[in-house]
Amino acid sequence: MNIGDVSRQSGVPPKTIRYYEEIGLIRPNRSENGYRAFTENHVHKLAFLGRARALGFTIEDCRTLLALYEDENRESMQVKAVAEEHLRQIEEKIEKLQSMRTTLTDLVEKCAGDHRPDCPILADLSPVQLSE
Amino acid sequence: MNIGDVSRQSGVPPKTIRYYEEIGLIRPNRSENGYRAFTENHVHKLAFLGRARALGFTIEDCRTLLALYEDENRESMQVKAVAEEHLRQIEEKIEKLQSMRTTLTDLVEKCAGDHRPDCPILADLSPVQLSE
DNA sequence: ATTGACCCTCCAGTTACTGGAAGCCCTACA
DNA sequence: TGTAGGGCTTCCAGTAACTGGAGGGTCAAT
Repeated sequence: MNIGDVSRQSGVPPKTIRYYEEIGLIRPNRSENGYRAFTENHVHKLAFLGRARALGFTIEDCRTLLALYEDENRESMQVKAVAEEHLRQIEEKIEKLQSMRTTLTDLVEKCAGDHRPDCPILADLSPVQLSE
Repeated sequence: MNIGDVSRQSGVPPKTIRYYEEIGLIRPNRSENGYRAFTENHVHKLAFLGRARALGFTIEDCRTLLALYEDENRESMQVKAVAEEHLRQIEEKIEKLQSMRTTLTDLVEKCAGDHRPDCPILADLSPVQLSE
């Protein structure tokens, strides 16, 4: 199978597939003409990677997960540990973003958004408090 | 003022301050010995940048906001537009992360996390469904 | 004269791709 | 047989916003 077919079947762009080969996530053979030669198994791995990436796992996480996926002697606690750590980080990010949102929503509400220069958003960002 | 002082007063690391100069966000003078020479105004700008960055604004947003901050003829709607667009993007990110969290929480709950290899997390990532 | 704390300028690395240039390969069609 | 197209290849550069480190001047105090 050529890279185009694999891309269509796995949903992973050709460029990304080449990149994944470069960093050693997959190791396709080569045809005589120099084209990458993929198998069904590669399609599965790429789909796996696509899904894992969509869930926000880093490439290094993916590497680990892929290894566990292929390891018949894995212990599910290993997988769970990776997922839990990732989940923690996602929750951290959510909290950070929510805190930003709270502040920004507040500032946006306060700002008149008209033709005058006075702006509570800039006032909030500015370290110099306008005195009265 | 040297970079160390400015860093302490603004909360922005020296490396970052140098970077901000490189990309043209601030333009300190130079002393005879080659050291950057900062003013109070630079401290204010850097604190402004630090706060804007903490709220998640991109550097390009910061450039715009800083220009508006210094423009006496600005209209608050310009500032508000930048903030609203940023807010939209934050909300998008939050939704994406929450969707990941939902899926991951579900998977993590389902996974036994013991010494056996069976793992719903890997099963979910895998495109090959285990047949019965 | 020397120490230690500053400061300077490069250069490289981070994350995970993505775009583009230059060029070979393969198939189909006139 | 020539050519047009689509697909494949490699390599280089760029993205965002820094951060770390090497190698080397500067300054104040001892």
